[in-house]
This record gives sequence, structure tokens and C-alpha cells, in this order.
Amino acid sequence: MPFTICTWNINSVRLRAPIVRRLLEEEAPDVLCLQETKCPAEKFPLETFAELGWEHLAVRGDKGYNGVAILSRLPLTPVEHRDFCLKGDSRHVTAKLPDGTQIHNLYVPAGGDEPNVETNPKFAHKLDFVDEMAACFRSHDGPAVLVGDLNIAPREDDVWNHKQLLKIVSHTPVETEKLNAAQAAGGWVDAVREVIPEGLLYSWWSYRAKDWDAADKGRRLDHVWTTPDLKIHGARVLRAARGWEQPSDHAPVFATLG
DNA sequence: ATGGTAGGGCACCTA
Repeated sequence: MPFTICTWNINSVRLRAPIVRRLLEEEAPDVLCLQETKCPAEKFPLETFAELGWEHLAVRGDKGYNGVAILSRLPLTPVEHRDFCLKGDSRHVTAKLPDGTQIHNLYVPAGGDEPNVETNPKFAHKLDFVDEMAACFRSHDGPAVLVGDLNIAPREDDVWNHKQLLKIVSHTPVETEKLNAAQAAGGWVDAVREVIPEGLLYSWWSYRAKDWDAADKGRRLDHVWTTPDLKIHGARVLRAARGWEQPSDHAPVFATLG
């Protein structure tokens, strides 16, 4: 049976529990992967989602920063994680669906402002993290999905202005090359671009723009990657959610697979 | 070239 997975950088799950509920009620993905939950695991508002039917949770969190969670209508076993770059950050959680599909939920470091590893340790951390993604997802034991806020827009049509963003962290050549290398190393398929192969496509719009919708200066930072054994039935960005009440700066990205 | 807006938690870090 196909299942629908959604990835959404929520920028505080406690503040935005109401719009997470709205997404679950209106879109009803089988699996919802959240990033930047910004709370420790014990403060994750599980009950508010469990009462809607999403009662299975794989969660990791840090006080005030990072945090990833997989909310599911289907059982998740076993739940594991990797400590990328050995920093103790909650940036990865993984679990298996009953059909054996392995779900990886990732929050790649944003990387700071200056795209220079000598002067900006956050940028060095980001590049190291993506290198580790290439090294650790090299083989798969059955079907797998990698989703998350990868904080890199790899293609020219994943940003509102390719030339202008070449020196902006998230679209520099060193980042896009490393992301492409990680994708290739894992044999991953960019499921969203399989379904929408042409044209501008974004999943994030800055809070700083006066009118994000009219200006439309977006970037595609959120991704769904699949192993080739998974059939891709559909994929889309729910752009409207960027305009919901008290929104995240990211829109949810969906794929129907299997 | 600069500054613009958010969240967490209560000074200033992060995005």
C-alpha cells in the first residue's frame, strides 16, 4: 500500500502545534517528519497529535535548538539516531515502517552567513555534515526515504535568482556539489524533482521579506529522497501553509510512495 | 552595502 510522507521545518513545534494539527486534519499524511522542533523530547506535545490518530513518535530534541521528530499513524520500530559530527545535536532520527521502509529525518546545519570554512565554523560544520551524509547512507537494507531540511537548494531553478545566490550560503557551488555527491553516494532519487522536473520550485521564504508571496524570493531547502525500489506516485509543496496563521518560514513538502 | 523578521527564554544565541 502506498503511503504519504510529509517533511516540514516547523520552527518550534510547541508554538505551532495548532498549524501542525491543521496539516494533519486537512492533508492527513501517514508520516509527518518535523525539524527545528526546538524543545527537549519530554516537552514534545505528543498528546495533541495522538488524539488525532498520529500516536507513534520518534523524537529527539535539544532545549531551544534543533530537534527532529517523526509522527506516524503506523508503528515505528526500531527508533535510532546518528550523532552527526559528534556534537550531540538532535539533527537525525530514523525509524522503520511496518512494511520495512526506513525513514531518515534530517536537519542539516544552516551554516551561518559567510561561506568560508576558515572564518566561519558553522559553514565548516555544514560541509562536514553533508560529507558524513555521503559516507553513512552508502548502502540500504531495503526501501528507504531520506527527508528533511537539508538547507541547500541544489538546482538553478531551486532559487529565485541563481547568479545572485551563488555566494549566498545554501546555494554556493561547494554546498550544491557536496549535496549532489551525497545524493549520488546513497543512490538517492530526488522524488520531488521526479514529479516536478521543470520550473522554479521553493519550500522556504524568509520572514524578512515584506510580502513573501508577491516577492517570491524563495529557495528549495526541503527535500524528499527515495531509493529506486520505491515507486513515486506524487509529490508537491504545500505553498499555502506558508501563509497560514503564525506560519513557519518553511512550507511542507509531500510525497506519496511505495 | 545594509538591514530586514522570527523563536527561545530572558542575554543573546540561532535561523
